Amino acid sequence: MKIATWNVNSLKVRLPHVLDWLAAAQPDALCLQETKTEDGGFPFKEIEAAGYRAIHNGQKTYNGVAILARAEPADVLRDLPGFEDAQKRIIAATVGGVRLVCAYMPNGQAVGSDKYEYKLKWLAALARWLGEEMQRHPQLVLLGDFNIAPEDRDVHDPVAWQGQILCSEPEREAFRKFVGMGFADAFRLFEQPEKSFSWWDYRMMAFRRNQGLRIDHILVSPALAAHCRACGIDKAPRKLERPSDHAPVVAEFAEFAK
DNA sequence: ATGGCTTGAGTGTCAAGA
Repeated sequence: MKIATWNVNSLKVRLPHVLDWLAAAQPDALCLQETKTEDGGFPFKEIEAAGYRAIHNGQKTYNGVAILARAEPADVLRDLPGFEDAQKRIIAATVGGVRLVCAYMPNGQAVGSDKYEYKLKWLAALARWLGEEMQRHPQLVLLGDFNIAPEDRDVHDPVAWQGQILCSEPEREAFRKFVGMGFADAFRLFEQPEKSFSWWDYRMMAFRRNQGLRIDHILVSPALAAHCRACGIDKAPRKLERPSDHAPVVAEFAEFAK
């Protein structure tokens, strides 16, 4: 089983890249963030023609998350239970016996801002609910745009970014809380190249200079970590014309009893 | 130098991203 996450920064603009990537990578499921559209603007027809079912939790202009899957997504959940939130950042479903939680975590804008406080509250609410979700679904994956670079090695310039948004200690603590619940960072289960990143700023030729951050993650529950066979970042779509500023992150699992 | 691109909304130019 192959699953992936990709912040596409507008699905309307990026649909050709997404369809090409589905055809090339052949994932069983692809989780998208920042679709930036309501259901009316969502390309259900094109995605179905590519052989995938799609579920969407949409919003105009900002946010919006979707799961595309070969199999019909079951037990679909939209939004985080127990947390009042107008922003569409969560969609979850069971695909092939695996529970997928697709998340577009808040950016936070600047440490100490109102949006930063919202981010920390949002992360705490997610952790609270995930504890229950892991009891219900031992084969659980939390994947998406975390907007957190968990360690200094996930940052091109750790000195410049120290204490800044995406790297601040409370954000990293929130990431470690997921790990403390038993989740493993699938990417770090395997040997990886140094300076591996999943996002690069559009400005300053940041991609060409590999000035990025690793903020998109696939976290797997203990029951799934045992079956994880590979995890990597596919930089190819970031090299295309009019790319998303994020690259897909992909994890593969050995087949196991459902 | 708090900028530099990109997107959406919308027709001015700004908010937001990370």
